Amino acid sequence: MKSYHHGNLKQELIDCACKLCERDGYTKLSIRTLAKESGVSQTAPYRHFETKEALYASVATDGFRKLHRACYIDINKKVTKKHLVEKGCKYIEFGLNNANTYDLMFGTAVGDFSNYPELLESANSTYENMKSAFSKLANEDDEAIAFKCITLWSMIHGLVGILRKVQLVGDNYEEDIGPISTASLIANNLEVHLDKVVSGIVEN
Amino acid sequence: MKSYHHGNLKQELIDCACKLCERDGYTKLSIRTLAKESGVSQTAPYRHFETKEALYASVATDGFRKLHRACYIDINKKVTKKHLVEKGCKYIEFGLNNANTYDLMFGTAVGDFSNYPELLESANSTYENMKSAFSKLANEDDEAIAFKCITLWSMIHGLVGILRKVQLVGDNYEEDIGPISTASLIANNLEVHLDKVVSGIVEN
DNA sequence: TTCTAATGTAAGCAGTGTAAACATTAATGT
DNA sequence: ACATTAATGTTTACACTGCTTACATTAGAA
Repeated sequence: MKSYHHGNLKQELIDCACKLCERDGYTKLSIRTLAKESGVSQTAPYRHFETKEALYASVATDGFRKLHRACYIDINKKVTKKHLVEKGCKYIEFGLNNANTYDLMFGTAVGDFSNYPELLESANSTYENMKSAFSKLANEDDEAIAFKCITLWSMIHGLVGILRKVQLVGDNYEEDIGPISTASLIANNLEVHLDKVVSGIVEN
Repeated sequence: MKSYHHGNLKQELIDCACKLCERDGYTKLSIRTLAKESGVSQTAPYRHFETKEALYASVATDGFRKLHRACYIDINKKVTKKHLVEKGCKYIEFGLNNANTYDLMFGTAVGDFSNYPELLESANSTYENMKSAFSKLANEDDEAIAFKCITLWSMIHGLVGILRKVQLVGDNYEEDIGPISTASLIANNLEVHLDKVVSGIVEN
Protein backbone atom coordinates (compact mmCIF):
# COMPACT_ATOMS: atom_id res chain seq x y z
CA MET A 1 0.00 0.00 0.00
CA LYS A 2 3.01 2.21 0.34
CA SER A 3 3.64 4.65 -2.47
CA TYR A 4 6.77 4.91 -4.55
CA HIS A 5 7.74 8.12 -2.85
CA HIS A 6 8.31 8.08 0.83
CA GLY A 7 7.20 11.64 1.48
CA ASN A 8 9.29 12.44 4.51
CA LEU A 9 12.44 10.44 4.00
CA LYS A 10 15.03 13.05 4.80
CA GLN A 11 13.69 13.84 8.22
CA GLU A 12 13.05 10.21 9.00
CA LEU A 13 16.63 9.37 8.06
CA ILE A 14 17.95 12.10 10.30
CA ASP A 15 15.80 11.05 13.24
CA CYS A 16 16.76 7.45 12.83
CA ALA A 17 20.43 8.32 12.41
CA CYS A 18 20.36 10.39 15.59
CA LYS A 19 18.94 7.47 17.50
CA LEU A 20 21.35 4.92 16.09
CA CYS A 21 24.38 7.18 16.43
CA GLU A 22 23.66 7.77 20.06
CA ARG A 23 22.84 4.14 20.74
CA ASP A 24 25.75 2.44 18.97
CA GLY A 25 28.18 5.22 18.22
CA TYR A 26 28.43 6.88 14.86
CA THR A 27 31.07 4.46 13.64
CA LYS A 28 28.54 1.67 13.62
CA LEU A 29 26.06 3.55 11.51
CA SER A 30 25.75 2.41 7.91
CA ILE A 31 23.70 4.08 5.25
CA ARG A 32 22.41 0.73 4.11
CA THR A 33 20.95 -0.30 7.43
CA LEU A 34 19.58 3.19 7.83
CA ALA A 35 17.80 2.83 4.49
CA LYS A 36 16.49 -0.57 5.44
CA GLU A 37 15.17 0.86 8.68
CA SER A 38 13.09 3.31 6.67
CA GLY A 39 11.97 0.63 4.25
CA VAL A 40 13.68 2.18 1.31
CA SER A 41 16.36 1.12 -1.14
CA GLN A 42 20.05 1.21 -0.27
CA THR A 43 20.80 4.22 -2.39
CA ALA A 44 17.76 6.31 -1.62
CA PRO A 45 19.54 8.24 1.17
CA TYR A 46 21.94 9.60 -1.40
CA ARG A 47 19.12 11.74 -2.78
CA HIS A 48 19.20 13.65 0.49
CA PHE A 49 22.79 13.34 1.66
CA GLU A 50 25.60 13.57 -0.82
CA THR A 51 27.98 11.73 1.44
CA LYS A 52 27.98 10.01 4.77
CA GLU A 53 29.69 13.03 6.22
CA ALA A 54 26.69 15.13 5.22
CA LEU A 55 24.49 12.78 7.19
CA TYR A 56 26.83 13.07 10.15
CA ALA A 57 26.60 16.83 9.81
CA SER A 58 22.83 16.65 10.16
CA VAL A 59 23.08 14.52 13.26
CA ALA A 60 25.66 16.89 14.71
CA THR A 61 23.47 19.86 13.91
CA ASP A 62 20.62 18.25 15.75
CA GLY A 63 22.96 17.69 18.66
CA PHE A 64 24.10 21.30 18.77
CA ARG A 65 20.50 22.48 18.76
CA LYS A 66 19.66 20.24 21.67
CA LEU A 67 22.77 21.40 23.48
CA HIS A 68 21.83 24.97 22.84
CA ARG A 69 18.36 24.44 24.26
CA ALA A 70 19.81 22.72 27.30
CA CYS A 71 22.26 25.53 28.03
CA TYR A 72 20.39 28.57 26.87
CA ILE A 73 20.64 31.60 29.12
CA ASP A 74 17.94 34.22 28.70
CA ILE A 75 19.94 37.36 28.18
CA ASN A 76 16.90 39.60 28.33
CA LYS A 77 16.68 39.01 32.01
CA LYS A 78 19.40 39.75 34.52
CA VAL A 79 22.32 37.35 34.22
CA THR A 80 24.09 36.08 37.33
CA LYS A 81 27.05 33.89 38.02
CA LYS A 82 24.60 31.27 39.17
CA HIS A 83 23.18 31.06 35.68
CA LEU A 84 26.57 30.22 34.25
CA VAL A 85 27.16 27.55 36.85
CA GLU A 86 23.74 26.05 36.31
CA LYS A 87 23.98 26.00 32.54
CA GLY A 88 27.51 24.74 32.73
CA CYS A 89 26.16 21.77 34.61
CA LYS A 90 23.54 21.26 31.94
CA TYR A 91 26.24 21.30 29.33
CA ILE A 92 28.26 18.64 31.08
CA GLU A 93 25.20 16.54 31.69
CA PHE A 94 24.38 16.74 28.02
CA GLY A 95 27.88 15.64 27.13
CA LEU A 96 27.79 12.70 29.49
CA ASN A 97 24.25 11.60 28.66
CA ASN A 98 24.72 11.95 24.91
CA ALA A 99 28.29 10.85 24.74
CA ASN A 100 28.21 9.38 21.26
CA THR A 101 26.45 12.36 19.77
CA TYR A 102 28.88 14.61 21.58
CA ASP A 103 31.73 12.79 19.86
CA LEU A 104 30.14 13.47 16.54
CA MET A 105 29.79 17.16 17.38
CA PHE A 106 33.31 17.72 18.66
CA GLY A 107 35.26 14.98 16.96
CA THR A 108 36.64 14.82 13.46
CA ALA A 109 33.81 12.90 11.82
CA VAL A 110 32.70 16.11 10.17
CA GLY A 111 35.84 17.68 8.86
CA ASP A 112 34.96 21.24 8.00
CA PHE A 113 31.85 22.77 9.47
CA SER A 114 31.79 25.52 6.88
CA ASN A 115 30.66 22.98 4.32
CA TYR A 116 27.44 22.70 6.28
CA PRO A 117 25.98 26.14 7.03
CA GLU A 118 23.31 24.85 9.38
CA LEU A 119 25.92 23.00 11.38
CA LEU A 120 28.16 26.01 11.53
CA GLU A 121 25.32 28.18 12.74
CA SER A 122 24.04 25.74 15.32
CA ALA A 123 27.56 25.24 16.62
CA ASN A 124 28.13 28.94 16.98
CA SER A 125 24.83 29.73 18.63
CA THR A 126 25.89 28.12 21.89
CA TYR A 127 29.05 30.13 21.92
CA GLU A 128 27.24 33.34 21.06
CA ASN A 129 24.80 32.85 23.88
CA MET A 130 27.60 32.25 26.34
CA LYS A 131 29.32 35.38 25.14
CA SER A 132 26.18 37.42 25.57
CA ALA A 133 25.75 36.06 29.06
CA PHE A 134 29.26 37.05 30.04
CA SER A 135 28.86 40.52 28.61
CA LYS A 136 25.66 40.99 30.61
CA LEU A 137 27.41 39.84 33.72
CA ALA A 138 30.22 42.34 33.59
CA ASN A 139 30.93 45.33 31.42
CA GLU A 140 34.13 44.46 29.62
CA ASP A 141 35.61 44.78 26.19
CA ASP A 142 34.90 42.06 23.68
CA GLU A 143 38.32 40.54 23.87
CA ALA A 144 38.15 40.00 27.61
CA ILE A 145 34.75 38.43 27.21
CA ALA A 146 35.78 36.15 24.38
CA PHE A 147 38.73 35.16 26.49
CA LYS A 148 36.53 34.22 29.42
CA CYS A 149 34.23 32.30 27.14
CA ILE A 150 36.96 30.16 25.74
CA THR A 151 38.37 29.57 29.17
CA LEU A 152 35.05 28.42 30.57
CA TRP A 153 34.13 26.47 27.50
CA SER A 154 37.47 24.66 27.56
CA MET A 155 37.02 23.77 31.16
CA ILE A 156 33.55 22.40 30.62
CA HIS A 157 34.41 20.62 27.42
CA GLY A 158 37.49 19.13 29.01
CA LEU A 159 35.53 17.88 31.97
CA VAL A 160 33.18 16.00 29.69
CA GLY A 161 36.10 14.31 28.02
CA ILE A 162 38.03 13.50 31.14
CA LEU A 163 35.07 12.37 33.21
CA ARG A 164 34.10 9.97 30.46
CA LYS A 165 37.58 8.67 29.92
CA VAL A 166 38.34 8.23 33.56
CA GLN A 167 35.06 6.48 34.02
CA LEU A 168 36.02 4.07 31.27
CA VAL A 169 39.59 3.56 32.32
CA GLY A 170 38.58 3.47 35.92
CA ASP A 171 36.80 0.18 36.16
CA ASN A 172 40.02 -1.75 36.33
CA TYR A 173 41.95 0.74 38.31
CA GLU A 174 42.41 -0.12 41.97
CA GLU A 175 43.62 2.46 44.38
CA ASP A 176 42.51 4.07 47.60
CA ILE A 177 41.92 7.48 46.12
CA GLY A 178 42.56 7.53 42.40
CA PRO A 179 41.17 9.43 39.46
CA ILE A 180 37.96 7.42 39.32
CA SER A 181 36.66 8.12 42.75
CA THR A 182 37.65 11.73 42.30
CA ALA A 183 35.92 11.87 38.97
CA SER A 184 32.69 10.50 40.34
CA LEU A 185 33.10 12.84 43.25
CA ILE A 186 33.30 15.72 40.84
CA ALA A 187 30.50 14.36 38.72
CA ASN A 188 28.29 14.10 41.77
CA ASN A 189 29.11 17.60 42.91
CA LEU A 190 29.23 19.31 39.60
CA GLU A 191 27.63 22.48 40.88
CA VAL A 192 30.12 22.94 43.66
CA HIS A 193 33.00 22.27 41.34
CA LEU A 194 31.74 24.52 38.60
CA ASP A 195 31.01 27.26 41.06
CA LYS A 196 34.67 27.40 41.94
CA VAL A 197 35.70 27.35 38.31
CA VAL A 198 33.25 30.00 37.22
CA SER A 199 34.16 32.19 40.15
CA GLY A 200 37.78 31.96 39.17
CA ILE A 201 36.96 33.06 35.65
CA VAL A 202 34.47 35.77 36.47
CA GLU A 203 36.70 37.38 39.06
CA ASN A 204 39.58 37.07 36.66
CA MET B 1 65.91 -12.36 -1.82
CA LYS B 2 63.50 -11.59 0.97
CA SER B 3 62.72 -14.46 3.28
CA TYR B 4 59.35 -15.90 4.03
CA HIS B 5 59.39 -14.41 7.49
CA HIS B 6 59.62 -10.72 7.87
CA GLY B 7 61.48 -10.70 11.13
CA ASN B 8 60.27 -7.46 12.61
CA LEU B 9 56.76 -7.14 11.28
CA LYS B 10 54.93 -6.17 14.44
CA GLN B 11 57.10 -3.18 15.20
CA GLU B 12 57.17 -2.12 11.58
CA LEU B 13 53.38 -2.24 11.46
CA ILE B 14 53.11 -0.13 14.57
CA ASP B 15 55.60 2.42 13.33
CA CYS B 16 53.92 2.64 9.97
CA ALA B 17 50.47 2.84 11.56
CA CYS B 18 51.61 5.68 13.82
CA LYS B 19 52.84 7.61 10.82
CA LEU B 20 49.75 7.02 8.72
CA CYS B 21 47.34 7.65 11.57
CA GLU B 22 48.92 10.98 12.28
CA ARG B 23 49.16 11.92 8.62
CA ASP B 24 45.69 10.97 7.42
CA GLY B 25 43.70 10.37 10.57
CA TYR B 26 43.09 6.95 12.00
CA THR B 27 39.83 6.55 10.08
CA LYS B 28 41.73 6.36 6.83
CA LEU B 29 44.01 3.61 8.00
CA SER B 30 43.34 0.18 6.55
CA ILE B 31 45.03 -3.01 7.55
CA ARG B 32 45.40 -3.98 3.92
CA THR B 33 47.32 -0.91 2.87
CA LEU B 34 49.37 -1.20 6.01
CA ALA B 35 50.27 -4.75 5.04
CA LYS B 36 51.10 -3.69 1.51
CA GLU B 37 53.34 -0.95 2.89
CA SER B 38 55.38 -3.59 4.68
CA GLY B 39 55.41 -5.86 1.64
CA VAL B 40 53.45 -8.58 3.28
CA SER B 41 50.13 -10.30 2.62
CA GLN B 42 46.81 -8.70 3.56
CA THR B 43 46.18 -10.94 6.50
CA ALA B 44 49.65 -11.10 7.94
CA PRO B 45 48.95 -8.29 10.42
CA TYR B 46 46.37 -10.51 12.06
CA ARG B 47 49.18 -12.64 13.43
CA HIS B 48 50.14 -9.65 15.56
CA PHE B 49 46.88 -7.79 16.09
CA GLU B 50 43.70 -9.68 16.72
CA THR B 51 41.56 -6.80 15.57
CA LYS B 52 41.95 -3.36 14.15
CA GLU B 53 41.16 -1.98 17.56
CA ALA B 54 44.21 -3.76 18.91
CA LEU B 55 46.31 -1.99 16.33
CA TYR B 56 44.75 1.31 17.32
CA ALA B 57 45.59 0.48 20.91
CA SER B 58 49.24 0.12 19.99
CA VAL B 59 49.26 3.46 18.21
CA ALA B 60 47.53 5.08 21.16
CA THR B 61 50.01 3.53 23.55
CA ASP B 62 52.85 4.96 21.53
CA GLY B 63 51.10 8.32 21.69
CA PHE B 64 50.70 8.22 25.46
CA ARG B 65 54.34 7.38 25.88
CA LYS B 66 55.37 10.31 23.75
CA LEU B 67 52.98 12.54 25.64
CA HIS B 68 54.41 11.31 28.88
CA ARG B 69 57.93 12.10 27.78
CA ALA B 70 56.87 15.55 26.64
CA CYS B 71 55.19 16.38 29.94
CA TYR B 72 57.30 14.54 32.43
CA ILE B 73 58.08 16.41 35.61
CA ASP B 74 61.06 15.16 37.57
CA ILE B 75 59.62 14.68 41.02
CA ASN B 76 62.98 13.98 42.58
CA LYS B 77 63.86 17.61 42.25
CA LYS B 78 61.93 20.48 43.72
CA VAL B 79 58.60 21.04 41.98
CA THR B 80 57.33 24.54 41.35
CA LYS B 81 54.22 26.04 39.87
CA LYS B 82 56.33 27.01 36.91
CA HIS B 83 56.91 23.37 36.12
CA LEU B 84 53.20 22.73 35.90
CA VAL B 85 52.70 25.68 33.60
CA GLU B 86 55.59 24.68 31.40
CA LYS B 87 54.55 21.06 31.09
CA GLY B 88 50.97 22.06 30.61
CA CYS B 89 52.12 23.99 27.58
CA LYS B 90 53.98 20.96 26.35
CA TYR B 91 50.86 18.92 26.73
CA ILE B 92 48.79 21.32 24.69
CA GLU B 93 51.47 21.59 22.05
CA PHE B 94 51.52 17.83 21.79
CA GLY B 95 47.78 17.76 21.38
CA LEU B 96 47.83 20.39 18.67
CA ASN B 97 50.84 19.05 16.81
CA ASN B 98 49.68 15.44 16.95
CA ALA B 99 46.01 16.07 16.60
CA ASN B 100 45.08 12.83 14.88
CA THR B 101 47.01 10.71 17.31
CA TYR B 102 45.48 12.66 20.15
CA ASP B 103 42.04 11.75 18.82
CA LEU B 104 42.98 8.14 18.89
CA MET B 105 44.18 8.44 22.48
CA PHE B 106 41.17 10.28 23.85
CA GLY B 107 38.45 9.32 21.44
CA THR B 108 36.35 6.20 21.30
CA ALA B 109 38.37 4.29 18.71
CA VAL B 110 39.69 2.10 21.49
CA GLY B 111 36.68 1.23 23.56
CA ASP B 112 37.99 -0.21 26.78
CA PHE B 113 41.58 0.44 27.77
CA SER B 114 41.59 -2.41 30.23
CA ASN B 115 41.68 -4.83 27.32
CA TYR B 116 45.13 -3.50 26.52
CA PRO B 117 47.32 -3.45 29.65
CA GLU B 118 50.14 -1.51 28.01
CA LEU B 119 47.72 1.16 26.91
CA LEU B 120 46.16 1.37 30.34
CA GLU B 121 49.54 1.74 31.93
CA SER B 122 50.85 4.31 29.50
CA ALA B 123 47.65 6.31 29.85
CA ASN B 124 47.87 6.32 33.61
CA SER B 125 51.51 7.20 33.81
CA THR B 126 50.90 10.77 32.73
CA TYR B 127 48.23 11.17 35.34
CA GLU B 128 50.40 9.61 38.02
CA ASN B 129 53.23 11.96 37.27
CA MET B 130 50.95 14.95 37.46
CA LYS B 131 49.62 13.73 40.77
CA SER B 132 53.10 13.32 42.15
CA ALA B 133 53.99 16.80 41.01
CA PHE B 134 51.01 18.31 42.78
CA SER B 135 51.74 16.42 45.96
CA LYS B 136 55.31 17.70 45.93
CA LEU B 137 54.08 21.21 45.41
CA ALA B 138 51.81 21.33 48.42
CA ASN B 139 51.22 19.00 51.30
CA GLU B 140 47.62 17.93 50.98
CA ASP B 141 45.55 14.83 51.33
CA ASP B 142 45.21 12.56 48.33
CA GLU B 143 41.69 13.58 47.57
CA ALA B 144 42.52 17.25 47.28
CA ILE B 145 45.42 16.42 45.02
CA ALA B 146 43.41 14.13 42.79
CA PHE B 147 40.84 16.86 42.60
CA LYS B 148 43.39 19.41 41.45
CA CYS B 149 44.77 16.96 38.91
CA ILE B 150 41.45 16.39 37.29
CA THR B 151 40.72 20.07 37.28
CA LEU B 152 43.97 20.95 35.58
CA TRP B 153 43.85 18.01 33.25
CA SER B 154 40.33 18.92 32.16
CA MET B 155 41.36 22.47 31.51
CA ILE B 156 44.31 21.44 29.41
CA HIS B 157 42.49 18.69 27.59
CA GLY B 158 39.59 21.01 26.91
CA LEU B 159 41.86 23.66 25.51
CA VAL B 160 43.29 21.23 23.02
CA GLY B 161 39.82 20.34 21.84
CA ILE B 162 38.47 23.85 21.70
CA LEU B 163 41.52 25.43 20.14
CA ARG B 164 41.43 22.85 17.40
CA LYS B 165 37.72 23.13 16.82
CA VAL B 166 37.68 26.90 16.81
CA GLN B 167 40.60 26.90 14.45
CA LEU B 168 38.65 24.67 12.09
CA VAL B 169 35.35 26.42 12.38
CA GLY B 170 37.04 29.75 12.37
CA ASP B 171 38.22 29.99 8.81
CA ASN B 172 34.81 31.01 7.62
CA TYR B 173 33.84 33.02 10.60
CA GLU B 174 33.94 36.76 10.16
CA GLU B 175 33.73 39.05 13.13
CA ASP B 176 35.71 41.82 14.73
CA ILE B 177 36.66 39.87 17.83
CA GLY B 178 35.28 36.37 17.71
CA PRO B 179 36.38 33.03 19.07
CA ILE B 180 39.04 32.56 16.43
CA SER B 181 41.11 35.57 17.11
CA THR B 182 40.75 34.91 20.81
CA ALA B 183 41.76 31.32 20.33
CA SER B 184 44.88 32.21 18.44
CA LEU B 185 45.53 34.84 21.03
CA ILE B 186 45.38 32.17 23.69
CA ALA B 187 47.38 29.74 21.58
CA ASN B 188 50.10 32.34 21.12
CA ASN B 189 50.20 33.18 24.80
CA LEU B 190 49.74 29.76 26.23
CA GLU B 191 52.13 30.31 29.08
CA VAL B 192 50.41 33.44 30.28
CA HIS B 193 47.04 31.83 30.03
CA LEU B 194 48.09 28.63 31.73
CA ASP B 195 49.82 30.55 34.44
CA LYS B 196 46.51 32.09 35.45
CA VAL B 197 44.77 28.75 35.30
CA VAL B 198 47.37 26.90 37.28
CA SER B 199 47.53 29.67 39.85
CA GLY B 200 43.80 29.43 40.29
CA ILE B 201 44.06 25.72 40.91
CA VAL B 202 47.12 25.72 43.10
CA GLU B 203 45.83 28.46 45.35
CA ASN B 204 42.50 26.73 45.43
C1' DT C 1 -1.81 18.38 -19.86
C1' DT C 2 2.84 18.33 -20.72
C1' DC C 3 7.44 18.83 -19.10
C1' DT C 4 10.79 18.85 -15.75
C1' DA C 5 12.87 18.31 -11.53
C1' DA C 6 12.70 15.63 -7.44
C1' DT C 7 12.87 11.37 -5.60
C1' DG C 8 13.00 6.57 -5.76
C1' DT C 9 15.25 1.71 -7.58
C1' DA C 10 18.65 -1.88 -9.51
C1' DA C 11 22.99 -3.37 -10.50
C1' DG C 12 27.64 -3.11 -9.74
C1' DC C 13 32.55 -1.44 -8.48
C1' DA C 14 36.26 -1.05 -5.45
C1' DG C 15 37.48 -1.35 -0.94
C1' DT C 16 37.01 -3.02 3.95
C1' DG C 17 37.57 -6.22 8.41
C1' DT C 18 38.15 -10.73 9.40
C1' DA C 19 37.71 -15.93 9.40
C1' DA C 20 39.51 -20.57 7.79
C1' DA C 21 42.64 -23.68 5.77
C1' DC C 22 47.13 -24.19 4.42
C1' DA C 23 52.58 -23.22 3.88
C1' DT C 24 56.91 -22.15 5.69
C1' DT C 25 60.23 -21.62 9.07
C1' DA C 26 62.11 -20.57 13.74
C1' DA C 27 62.47 -22.51 18.26
C1' DT C 28 62.65 -26.17 21.29
C1' DG C 29 63.29 -30.68 23.55
C1' DT C 30 65.41 -35.05 23.32
C1' DA D 1 71.42 -33.78 15.04
C1' DC D 2 66.85 -34.36 14.29
C1' DA D 3 61.87 -34.46 15.01
C1' DT D 4 58.18 -31.85 16.75
C1' DT D 5 55.74 -27.79 17.72
C1' DA D 6 54.58 -23.08 17.81
C1' DA D 7 55.00 -18.81 15.43
C1' DT D 8 54.45 -16.43 11.48
C1' DG D 9 53.17 -15.81 6.77
C1' DT D 10 49.83 -16.83 2.42
C1' DT D 11 45.52 -17.88 -0.18
C1' DT D 12 40.97 -17.77 -0.63
C1' DA D 13 36.65 -16.25 0.46
C1' DC D 14 32.58 -14.05 2.91
C1' DA D 15 29.79 -10.42 4.29
C1' DC D 16 29.78 -5.75 4.52
C1' DT D 17 30.67 -0.88 3.32
C1' DG D 18 30.42 3.95 0.66
C1' DC D 19 29.33 5.41 -3.56
C1' DT D 20 28.51 5.67 -8.90
C1' DT D 21 25.78 5.04 -12.93
C1' DA D 22 21.75 4.20 -15.49
C1' DC D 23 17.03 3.83 -15.21
C1' DA D 24 11.85 4.31 -13.12
C1' DT D 25 8.25 6.82 -11.04
C1' DT D 26 5.82 10.71 -9.72
C1' DA D 27 4.89 15.47 -7.77
C1' DG D 28 4.52 20.00 -9.07
C1' DA D 29 5.24 23.96 -12.28
C1' DA D 30 4.40 25.74 -17.13
